[in-house]
Amino acid sequence: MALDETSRQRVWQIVAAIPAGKVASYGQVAELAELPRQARAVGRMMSQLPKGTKLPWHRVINAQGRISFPIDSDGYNRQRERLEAEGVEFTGERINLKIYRWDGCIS
DNA sequence: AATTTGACCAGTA
DNA sequence: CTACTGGCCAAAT
Repeated sequence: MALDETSRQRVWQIVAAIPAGKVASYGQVAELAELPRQARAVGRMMSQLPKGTKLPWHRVINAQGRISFPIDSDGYNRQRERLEAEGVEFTGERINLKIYRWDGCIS
């Protein structure tokens, strides 16, 4: 069974709830959306988002604290710029998850 | 139709 | 730090 409509809506809702200046991993989003071990499905959804989406897709990164695009690629630069504009700092290629990881609490 | 790829991840060595 | 394993599964080859 793959992702039904309600599952996708939950994913979108989770991503939309990530506050500016914080990040969440694909796996974390999947888990919060009650889709354990479906990290890839979340990544797939991000890749399929419409161009002008209002979803803060840039706040979703991989579990290593890195952007899941090849360094210096178009997508990498776009995502990194948005994150830094929100105050997320990089140490080299990495984000310190101890500081910037979203705790996952929904207000 | 079969195989590989991909905005992934955690465990182990 | 790298390398490999198994989980995951739709989409692209």
